Amino acid sequence: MATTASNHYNILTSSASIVHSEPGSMQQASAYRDAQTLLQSDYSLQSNSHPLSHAHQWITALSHGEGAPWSTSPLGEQDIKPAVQGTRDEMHSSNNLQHQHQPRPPHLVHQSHGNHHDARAWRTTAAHIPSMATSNGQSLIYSQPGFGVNGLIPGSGQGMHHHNLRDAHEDHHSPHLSDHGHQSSQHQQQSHHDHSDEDTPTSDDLEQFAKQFKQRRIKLGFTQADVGLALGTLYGNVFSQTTICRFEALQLSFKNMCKLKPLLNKWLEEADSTSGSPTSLDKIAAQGRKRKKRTSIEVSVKGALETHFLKCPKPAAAEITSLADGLQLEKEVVRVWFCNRRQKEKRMTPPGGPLPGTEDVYGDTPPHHGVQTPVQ
DNA sequence: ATGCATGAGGA
DNA sequence: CCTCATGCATA
Repeated sequence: MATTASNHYNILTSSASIVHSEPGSMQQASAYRDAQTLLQSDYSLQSNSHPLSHAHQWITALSHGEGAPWSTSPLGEQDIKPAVQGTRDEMHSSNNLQHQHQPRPPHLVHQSHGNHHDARAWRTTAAHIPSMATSNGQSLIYSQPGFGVNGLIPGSGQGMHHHNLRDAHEDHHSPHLSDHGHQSSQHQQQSHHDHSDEDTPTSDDLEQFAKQFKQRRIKLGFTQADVGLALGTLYGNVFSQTTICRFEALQLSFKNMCKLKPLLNKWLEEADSTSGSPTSLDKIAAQGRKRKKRTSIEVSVKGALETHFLKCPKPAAAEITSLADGLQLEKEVVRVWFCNRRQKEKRMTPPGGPLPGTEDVYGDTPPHHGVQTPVQ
């Protein structure tokens, strides 16, 4: 299967107008796009040191710098559709990934620009964020008098059930920032809060929610694709099987997880109450887009890329070019590979796999629950 | 379940 | 060019 895209990709980036006869499908593209600016802004420092363990720390800084990130929690809304968005801060740490060796001394986070490192790491989190952890329990689903007005049809039985345990590993967690440490405890949510998930969930919350979500979903007989589609009929935001899958597997960024949670929660309520009363289900045809044939990169080449990645996660254009040249790949392919690789690094469930004995090298192995999806 | 890809939005 | 949210196509 060497379908190495051996050529052309169509001109697609330049033409500003793509007209496919699909009125409905376009709206989503621009409509809720804006909502994606919820919070988060971070860039973790790459700590490359081990060939393959290498820390993935999600020090997701949720703050912008001065505001009280959590108190005003921008997300957690139930309808974050066209969120207003506005401030988003995204500094890149650009040049700090060159200190190979010694990932990050436990006592300091090299990192500069800073201000926001209120890092709340993915899983470890709740530890130093007392108020959040406790206040929002995880009452996932509060039933409400939903009506069966949506089309929730567990039509396909589909047998997806092979599990492969890929990463099951712990993670070292937050580098606990050195600077601060006191300021993180005084925030308080303002004055609302009734539901438990009105505010920003903790990573543990998400983890549990995802877990339960999946369970319920399966119990109800829905496939991930069904859910994605239902979300479209319910709220107008269609999602693919991929996204639902990634949500369940916690393979999205923290911010993204937060954004989707309320939606999925709603769906659960609906599905729950209407379990039995099917309705019509819209079929939203996928748009026909000319997509470049997926390049299949050989394993050996992937290995080479990995190696480079560990060495330098963000190669400069020139470097990419030469690298691509050496590997006989299109530059674009290599560039995209790096982008994707970086993204992967930022997910909740880190790439790399359950490397044995490589976690606590950094100083701590949190005593908490063994997360990691046992995956269906 | 995941790998590679597209695109909006931001410097 | 990057990041980030998403998804087609695939393994």
